[in-house]
This record gives sequence, structure tokens and C-alpha cells, in this order.
Amino acid sequence: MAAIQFYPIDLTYKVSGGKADIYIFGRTTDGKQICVVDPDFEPYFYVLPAKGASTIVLKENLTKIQETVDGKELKVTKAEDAKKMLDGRDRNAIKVTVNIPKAVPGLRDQIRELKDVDSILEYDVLYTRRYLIDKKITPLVLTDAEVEDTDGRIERMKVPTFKATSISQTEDGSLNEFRILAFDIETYNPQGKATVPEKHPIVMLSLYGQDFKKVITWKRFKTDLDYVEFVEGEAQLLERFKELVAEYSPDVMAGYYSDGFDMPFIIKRAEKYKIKIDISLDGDVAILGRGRAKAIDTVGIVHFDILNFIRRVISRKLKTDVYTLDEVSAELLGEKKDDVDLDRLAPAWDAASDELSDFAKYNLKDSRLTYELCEKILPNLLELVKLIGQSMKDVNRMSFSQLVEWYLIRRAADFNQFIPNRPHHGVLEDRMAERVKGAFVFEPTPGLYDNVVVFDFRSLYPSIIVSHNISIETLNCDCCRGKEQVPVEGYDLWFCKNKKGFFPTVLKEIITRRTRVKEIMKTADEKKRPFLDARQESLKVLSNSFYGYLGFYAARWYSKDSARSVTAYGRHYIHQVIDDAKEKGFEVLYSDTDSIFIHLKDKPEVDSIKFCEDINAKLPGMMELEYEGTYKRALFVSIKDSDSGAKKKYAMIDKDNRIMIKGFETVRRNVSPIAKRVQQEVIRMVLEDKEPKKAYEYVRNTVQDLADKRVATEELAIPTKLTKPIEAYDSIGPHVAVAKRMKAKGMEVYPGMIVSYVVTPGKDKIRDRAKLPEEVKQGEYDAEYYINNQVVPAVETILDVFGYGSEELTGGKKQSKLGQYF
DNA sequence: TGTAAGCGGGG
DNA sequence: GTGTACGCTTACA
Repeated sequence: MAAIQFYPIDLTYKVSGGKADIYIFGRTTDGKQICVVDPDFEPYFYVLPAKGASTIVLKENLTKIQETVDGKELKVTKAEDAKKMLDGRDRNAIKVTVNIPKAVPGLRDQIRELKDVDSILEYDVLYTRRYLIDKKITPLVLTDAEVEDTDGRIERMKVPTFKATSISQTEDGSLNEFRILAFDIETYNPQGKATVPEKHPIVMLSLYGQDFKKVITWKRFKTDLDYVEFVEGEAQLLERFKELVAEYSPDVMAGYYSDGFDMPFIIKRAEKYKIKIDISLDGDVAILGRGRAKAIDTVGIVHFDILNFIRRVISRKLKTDVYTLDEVSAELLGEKKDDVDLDRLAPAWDAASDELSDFAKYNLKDSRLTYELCEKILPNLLELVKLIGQSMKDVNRMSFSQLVEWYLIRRAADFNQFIPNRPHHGVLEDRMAERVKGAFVFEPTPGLYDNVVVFDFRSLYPSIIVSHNISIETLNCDCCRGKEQVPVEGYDLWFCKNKKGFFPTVLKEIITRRTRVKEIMKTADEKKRPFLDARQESLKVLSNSFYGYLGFYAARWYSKDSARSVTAYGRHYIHQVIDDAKEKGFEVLYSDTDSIFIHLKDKPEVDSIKFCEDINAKLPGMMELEYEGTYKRALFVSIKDSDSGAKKKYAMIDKDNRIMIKGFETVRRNVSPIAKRVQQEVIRMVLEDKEPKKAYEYVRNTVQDLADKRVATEELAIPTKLTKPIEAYDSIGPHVAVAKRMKAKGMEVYPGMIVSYVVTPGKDKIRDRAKLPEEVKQGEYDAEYYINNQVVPAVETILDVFGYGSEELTGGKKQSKLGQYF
């Protein structure tokens, strides 16, 4: 016997000798890659007997079940009594153990048809996931194993593999240093950019790791880049890729959209040469996930498509709404991709020109950016993994609802609860059809206001769930009928006052843990801070997802009435705050979901703070109204061509002259730079200088500049995205018309491409007057169009607040001649 | 107005 | 694989 201490990174199972062993891959405390095999685990599920059935007879019948499929024997090995809660009630069940995981779906239907069987539970919890839950193993956490004394050499396995006699996690500490290897490919298509593995070869492949850079390519060209390695052909490139991965022995292989592009491309190209991309540590080929949800699974090495994770988890913190490697790197790393013309790659390749050196550099940089992004976001994934308790490759690909669900599944065991089944198709449709009334949004009165204080509820929905004990099994309990009703019209709902529910209990733990982490962060040293920050962030992500989960149609723990109650309480409390504020003599300017904007007028700020304290004294449980900030000025506008105030559209400035803009089109893409600039300037002049007259004059000057053809062409280019091949458009917008002409000229045009155009003068349709910026001469543009359709719409509701041009601008006289506006 | 289809990321 | 995404925009009936 020998003792091993290691950090689990990935796991799988293998069937041998008629049973399924769990294979756990990881790093030992001294940094060696190993695999620990745990033979001590069996697949199982539960059978709920029909009312009044004899469980003794049923158990006997169950143990007789067996079947042979494709030469494999599937059989029940054990049937034992079990007792857990379902929907808040104790239920007696039979735990049915089978020989191999395949036997679960194999025998499930047969068992469902048995006499005295009511239903089957927990038949779709994957074997490796079940293992982690039952054995209380958390990936990445220090693990102790007693293993048989061998040299660890096992056929096909690429790392030393040991059979465990015991395995447990008792100590603190987790892995946070990883060997990361980033990769990226360049493909060749002489006809354009779009490439498919059926036709187009991989011409370059780059790898980037710690003290490691490499570009493999199979055409010789002159270069002074020392990391370029030439091989004979594409097949050799693929072989070399395998070799280099094995030599580097990464824990994580990072790619950008590599689930959807790089990995499947590599695998498909390798098939052509009968090469197996068997980089997995168990010696198997990487599996191509089928269906729509593509995922490449490399066993033992975590294939980490960072785009996936960035879009799902990190995106909330990013300004960009385009998740290209270029944009994401620019924002997170402050560095863009190399600027090369990819249209030149194919000709350069054909000519074996020196230009290929630039492409090699470009190729390596993509890998480096991917590597650095991976380093940056990895702490977030690691914390989420430790919180959810499932493997890195699974957590990476989970949606928010799945994160909540797998957290609940793991915790269900602690509360002795059965895991509810997932809903069937018919149920899904019913659930999708039903909508829950959402949050309350206050209609503001358009205007510019001085001295505005903003308060908001801290974690409104989570705190409601906890404070009102909102959970499936506490809903409409027998013991609390007629006590506190949920304030929602048309429904008769209440939650138990006596027994704490499953949801509120685990949610409270999560919130408390987050508070504690934030507390520790205050005094933690700089090195630990990013990890602690990632931890509190994952706790926040998880707790904020509970409300959505309750109303999510595919949820196992689904309760529309609970979700409905959460928003009802939310509306109730924000209304209460609004009413209280009015009663205390404050003017309420605005409110959205969990926030309230109060106009101080001549009252001192302390009065509003006192008001907030009074509210808090009355709030139940962990609900809390927080002071968010004081603003020097706030601007609310009306809906276009109407007197009603626009919701979710306002701008504010704080004491340090920082401007906050919400809902205005400054950030939208298909607006010309000039319209964006004028809007931003107008907002700034109004908020910072309180000079609407200056703003009005600024707009008038801009209109004059436009009319006098003094505006530069770059300021007029309207960027729009082509969403499909141009042949597929039936209605031809200006950008499609431009794209068509580009194509006619031999330029490449493809879906996803941004086409910028300038509207030139004339009487034809707009689309016939749209031209590429480089096609037009300085001053060759339709001034009227830019005034009427770009600049004026961007600012008219703002200027309207101050009575400027309201008649002309809101009278719907879109056809007015130039100059009539001001 | 409601529903279906299709896109995202990559080259 | 004891499983298969999802949320939004645009096109079209």
C-alpha cells in the first residue's frame, strides 16, 4: 500500500470485467500527472412503488430483471429500501443498483412497466457526476488516496495509473497553478475566408505555453522567427501537434471557439490521413460531441474553449457585445490581434512568399492572447468548479440554470431529498406558455434635476427568497393557511412560517459565505485577492440565478408560483419605499425593479439617509435598502413623439463629473459616428455645464456643418452587419445593396461582415444612394438624410426637455426642408 | 402580431 | 454517454 496526495482535474469511467471503474486524473502535490482508479462505485436509481404495493414482492421482481443488448449483459444487482423527501413529503422508495451505467437506460423502461411501479427517479444523473456527489469529492481539492503498490504502468494509459483502496478529501487546499497550452489554427481557402475541413487544409498551427512558443507549418518561407518549425505536409503537422502536446503535458488546452472550430477541424483533417488525435491521457481519441451542442472532450486534459466561458459567465462584466478574440482581448488585456489581411494568406501560401512570416506571427499571437485570456479567467472557472462540485469541462459548458441545478443536486443529498425528474415535452410547452409578471418600472417626468439620491435593495430577489422562505415545499403548506398572503392579485399563495425551505436555506448559506469572503478580502494580501474576488463573484452569480431558475421551464425544481411570488414581493417592497418617500415629502423621480431615485430639492442629504434607515428598520429578514450614491444632476427624457417619460433611458453625473448613460443609443452599432458624438456632447453639456442653450447651439452648428458639406466622410459611415449571404436577402437594405456591389467588384463579402456605407445625394431610394466610404468624395453626402435620420433623432428628446425645437422636431414633419429646424 | 429560422465564435 | 445550448434578431405568414 502507498499513499498518494493529489488534486483531481478530470474524470471518466471505463467498463471492465462487467463493472464500471472511475478514473480520476490529476496532479500530485509534487506536480506529476497521474490517474487514480476507484473500483468502489456502482450505478443506481430509485423506484417509487405504487400506493399500497408490497415492496417485498416488488424488490424480488426487480432483482430478477436482466437483458442482453449487443452481447452485453444488463442486470439489476441489488434492490434495497430507501427513504427520502420528495416535494416536502417523506417517500419510501427502492434503490435499484445495476451492473453497468448502460443498464440504467437499458432496463429503465422495462422497470417502469412493472406492476406496482409508480415512477422512476434519478435515472439521468451521469455516472461520473454521481460519483463526485456520493463520494463527496470536489475537483481541484486536495485528495488522499491509498493505492495498491505497483509501478503504475497500465496498457494505453499515458500517465502512471494506480488502483485505489480508499479515497477521501479531508484536508484544505486546492490546485490553482496549471500548465496551460493555448492553440490556434490557420486554414487555407483560395476562394475566400470561410473554410470547411472537407475541402480546406490546415496550413499553420500555433501553440503557446509557459516558456513555450511554436508555429508548425508545411511550406518553406524565409523568416527570422525562431519559433517557426517546418514539416513536410499537413499530416506531419498533425503528428507534430500530437507530439508537442504530449511533451508539454498540459492540464488545460485553451482555444478560442475551439469547440466549434479548431478542434473539430483538426480531428476531421486527421481522419483524412487516418491519424488519431489521441491526446487524451487514457489513449482514446478526443470525442466529437454530436448534435448542436458541439464539445470536444479530451480525457485527463481539460479542453477549455474560453469563448464559451467568456460569453456565459464573464460577459456581464464586459462592455463589448461582440465576442471576437480581437474585441475581448482589447478589453481584458488591452491588446488587439495582429492586423493582417487574411485574404492575402492563400495567395501568399501559393507563392510561398516571405509574407507568410507575418501570418506565422499572427498565428502565434492568437495563441498568446488565448493563453493570457485563459490565465485571466481561469480563477473564475476554478472557483465555480469548487462551488458546484463538478468537473472543469462540465462547469465550463454549463448555463446559469444548470449551475444552480447541479448545486442543488449536490446539496439535495445533505437534505435527504430525492432529485426531481426533468420535465417531459408536453410539460415543457405548458411551462413555456405561462408568463410571470415582472418588475415595476416608474414612469419618470422628463426633465433635468439637481441633487438626486439613489437607493437600491441589496440582492433584492435572493433576499426575498430567503426572508419569505420561498421554496417549492413551503408553498401553500397545510400549517400556515390564512396567515401572510403573497401580495399578488388573482392568486392564493403563502409560504410556511414554521419550517425552513430547501431553497432559502442553501441560498442563505451562499449569501453568508459571500459576505464572509468579501470581509476577508479587505485584509487579504494582493496575491490572494484575485482568487477571493473570483470566489465572491461565483457566489454572486449563483445566488442571482436562483430566482430565474425557479421560473425556468426546464428546471427540475420548478415553481412558477414561487417565481411569481418573488416578483410580487419585489413590486410590493419598491412600492412601499416609493410611498414612504412621498409621504416624507421627497419627490420620487424614477424607480426600476430594485432602485429608487429621489429628488432632494432643498432638503439636506442626511434626511434621505435617515429615511433609508427608517425603511430598513421595517424590512423583514435579510432584506436591506442601500445607499447607492448622490448625483449632481440627472436627465430624464420622453418617448419620441409623446409626453410620457421614457423608461430605462436616462443620464446622470456624479460629484466627480463622471457621467453615467443608460439606454441612449450612443452604444448602438448602426448609428453614424457623428450622431453618436453629437448625442454624447449634448448629454455632457446638459449634465456637466447645465447649458442646454449651448447644447442646442452645438446641434445647430453641427446641422449647419452638415448642410455646408463640411463634415468628414469617416463621421458619416453607418456600420451594419451582414447577417447572412447576400443572395439570401429578399428585402435589400442599404448595406445589402452596398455588399452586392462590393461582390460585383470582386471583393469578398461574407455573413458576419460589417459593411459601412455613406448615403449620397439624389432622388433614388436610399439603397441606391448608399456607397462605400472610400467611394465618395469629401462632401458627397445627403445632408438632409444625416440631419433628419441620424443627428436629430439622437438628440430631439433631450432638447425637447428644454423646449428647443419641440414643435418642429416632434411635429412629425420628417420631410421638412433643411434649415427649418432651428 | 405572432411564429419560425438562424445566428453566434472561427478562417 | 444514466445528457445535448440558448437567447436574441430578423424574416415571413
